[in-house]
Amino acid sequence: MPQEVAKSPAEQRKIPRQQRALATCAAIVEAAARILEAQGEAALNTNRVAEVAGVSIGTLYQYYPDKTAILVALVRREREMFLGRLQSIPADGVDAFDAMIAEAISHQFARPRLALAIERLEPMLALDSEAAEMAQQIADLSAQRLAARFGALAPSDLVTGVIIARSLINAAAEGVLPTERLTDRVGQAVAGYLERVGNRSDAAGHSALSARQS
Amino acid sequence: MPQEVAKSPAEQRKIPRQQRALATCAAIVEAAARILEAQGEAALNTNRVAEVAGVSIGTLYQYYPDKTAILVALVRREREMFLGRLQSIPADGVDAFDAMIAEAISHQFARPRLALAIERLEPMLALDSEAAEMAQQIADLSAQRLAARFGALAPSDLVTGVIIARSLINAAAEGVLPTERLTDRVGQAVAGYLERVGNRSDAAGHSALSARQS
DNA sequence: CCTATAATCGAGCAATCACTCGGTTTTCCA
DNA sequence: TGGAAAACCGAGTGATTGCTCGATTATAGG
Repeated sequence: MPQEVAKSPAEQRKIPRQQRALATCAAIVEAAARILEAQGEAALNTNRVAEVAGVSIGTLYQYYPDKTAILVALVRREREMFLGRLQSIPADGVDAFDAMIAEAISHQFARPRLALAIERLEPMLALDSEAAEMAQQIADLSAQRLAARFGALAPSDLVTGVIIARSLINAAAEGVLPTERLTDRVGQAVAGYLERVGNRSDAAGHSALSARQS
Repeated sequence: MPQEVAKSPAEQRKIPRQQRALATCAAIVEAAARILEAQGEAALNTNRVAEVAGVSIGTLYQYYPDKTAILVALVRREREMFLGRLQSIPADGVDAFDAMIAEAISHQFARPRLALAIERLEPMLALDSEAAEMAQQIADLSAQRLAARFGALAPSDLVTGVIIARSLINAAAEGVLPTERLTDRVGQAVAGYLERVGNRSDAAGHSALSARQS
């Protein structure tokens, strides 16, 4: 007896059991991605997704209970890809920090418009528990690498470093900042902050000049 | 003979000539702001805006030709307010830099959810030429104060400083970063980057210790 | 081959929403 | 005070769109 129940009650309607069904699901998600890239969020409706995917609207709703489920699946697909790449970076290399920045840049610039659109969509998506867990993993990994490079720091300072990196990479993807030497720019910005807060002698130093560089 | 033509053909439909009409226009914009704050972008429709504003839908369309015109007016209102505050900061004070950061924080935290919603809406708004000019003024002013504090720098480095500041303030408004000592955090981050790139001896120096402050 | 099940199909429904239009009320001022 | 212009009103319309459902086609296993 085949079980009708998907992982989450409102996430996947029917589990695909044949190859072509799996391909259909992938095509639907990719169609959503392509529409977001080409026409933006406003043009993303389910009829159009089905059309671009080359399936009927009925087929689409066999696998995704509603429009947002498609987007959740897309977010998960992208996050999975990014997390996989991050994890493949050796943790103990001397420049694991730079490698991580480079990886983030490479991910963002692979499909810049898609990455930007997803980032805009995310907050109003009520993400999957699985997707949320991946976000946590990404955050933890980033914090680890930052701590390995800059020493023990307050969690909020680590978060600050990640935010600085993300905002600069995004700005470059939007064309607000030049792409040349972007890795360097991001590295300088993150290091500029973390070395500063790492080096100040406990209580609110004004200008610490001592450097603790490798 | 009253002229029917507004400033821009598709921006303002009819010019309000009486006090109550002006109040109506303001109420409509404020209603949009309140809906954005309370229910978010998805709940923002023209019927609801009219209802919250306490006017009929017909009245709304007397002054705003379409939905986006309301948002454009809202963006302009907020930008105007912010720019006015920025300009009121004395340029020659020793801590004009800190004052500017404090002002940006104060603006963002006055109505955090609104500020966030507007920032999300802006990119797909095809802004008014007037609003665009104000954005330019804000950018120029920020760059001036940054240059006054950190010396002559490449334009892209000044932009980087502004982006760092904005992203950290946004993160705090979203609750991702603590609000305590936020001015300090932002100042450290911006200074961390700008002093770094300002001090390296022209061509990609590794560790420059000389400081050119004040 | 035959049949149960998986997969696909697409016309159409119901709800939402941006926007119009003909008419009424309010304000101004000569 | 009268009348013209300005302001306001809200039921209704047309288009979009998320989603359903009954029917058809493809696949797998016995």
